[in-house]
Amino acid sequence: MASDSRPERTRDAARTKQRLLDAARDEFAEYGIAGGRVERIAAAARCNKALIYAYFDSKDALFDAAFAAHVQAHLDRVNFDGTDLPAYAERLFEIFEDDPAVIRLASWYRLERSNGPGLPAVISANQTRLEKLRQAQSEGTLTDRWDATAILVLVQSIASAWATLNPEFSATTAPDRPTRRLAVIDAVSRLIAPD
Amino acid sequence: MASDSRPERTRDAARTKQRLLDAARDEFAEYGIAGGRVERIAAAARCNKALIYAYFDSKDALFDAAFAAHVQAHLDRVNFDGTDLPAYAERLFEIFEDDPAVIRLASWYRLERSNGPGLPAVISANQTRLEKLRQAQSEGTLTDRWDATAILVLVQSIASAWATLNPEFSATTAPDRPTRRLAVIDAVSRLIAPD
DNA sequence: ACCATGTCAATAACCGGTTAGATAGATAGA
DNA sequence: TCTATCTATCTAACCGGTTATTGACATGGT
Repeated sequence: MASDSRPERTRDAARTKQRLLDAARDEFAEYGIAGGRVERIAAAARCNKALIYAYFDSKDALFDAAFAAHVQAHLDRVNFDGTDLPAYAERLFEIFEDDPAVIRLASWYRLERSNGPGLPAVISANQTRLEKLRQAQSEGTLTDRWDATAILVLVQSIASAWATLNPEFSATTAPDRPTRRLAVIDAVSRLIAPD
Repeated sequence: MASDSRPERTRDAARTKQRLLDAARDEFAEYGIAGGRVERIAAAARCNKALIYAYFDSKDALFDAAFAAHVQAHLDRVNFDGTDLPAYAERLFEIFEDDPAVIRLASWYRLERSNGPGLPAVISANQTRLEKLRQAQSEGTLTDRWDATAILVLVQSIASAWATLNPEFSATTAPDRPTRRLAVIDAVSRLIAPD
């Protein structure tokens, strides 16, 4: 959001593009693609609406660019480790808690862009993870009561459990963050614990 | 969708209202609130757009009505059982697999209607479930390593794990439905298994 | 001067919501 | 039974505001 700190009066396309990406991320995280307004994005980026169509081709393309950039940033951070899934789940949990926008963006993406080829970065990241899990299984350091895909899906689902709560749950008293984190770590540990 | 099977030429407000609710459910499940078009809903219900505003007040209210009706139907079906959580998760899983619209509607609801009071039916259903879980815990028939809220959240998250996959996962070969169901049941069983 | 960078203003389409009126069926009086 | 009346149900046409998108123009840097 606040990616430019200096007065920076000079024209700088790269910087402007980044401001647009940041503004688009916030706008789309809040309202989704259909609900997001390019007018608001341009205003938040302190530039003209037409620039969006100069730098990106369309509203959809802008969403894709913003989403890809955001996902890439987090992909670098999670640092998947097939030999320590509880720690992986914990890092995922921390990301979702620190940055609620990422789960909302991913949800919008799933709902509004379910067609399309999918992000290459995510696809290759998934494949790498599945390979690591299968290797750990063949080495005997990871349970093979489920196949690798199921394990990855279950772990990620548990890690994001608290981030995808129904609005109805907020009313009830939810545990505090340390308790939630522990629940995630424990759940994954039990899931993959050897018999 | 096909709730009226007979020619049914006569005017029937209840039936028309139901057609609108069904059409709204399909439209909103596909496109969400912001992306849903009342024109399409009216066309699918074979009636005029203005009728929507006669029977319901607004697009948002129509979504709420359609969502509440759909949720209520499934609430009656799940039949929560605090003493057999794997079976509960299995029933949830079957619902999500049989009717993908329910998970999409719930996602839209969470994203686009996160404010608002929440559905009373869901709130009271949650409270009832939490009470049942707490009672099972106090009776010693359910683990108390987590509090009831965490257990419910984790179980529901696991049950919906396969229904909330990223589009990128569809590319990879996902297990078949019986395998997915077993993974859900086993995961919940392990989660709540006594030490 | 020249090009990248950015602004301005217009436009065509669209969308949620409204209004006045038509039509079918029920009701009641004779 | 026949018909005038009434009401719920439904429709066609329209409106004001909003939206994404574009082409012509300005400006700054080098």
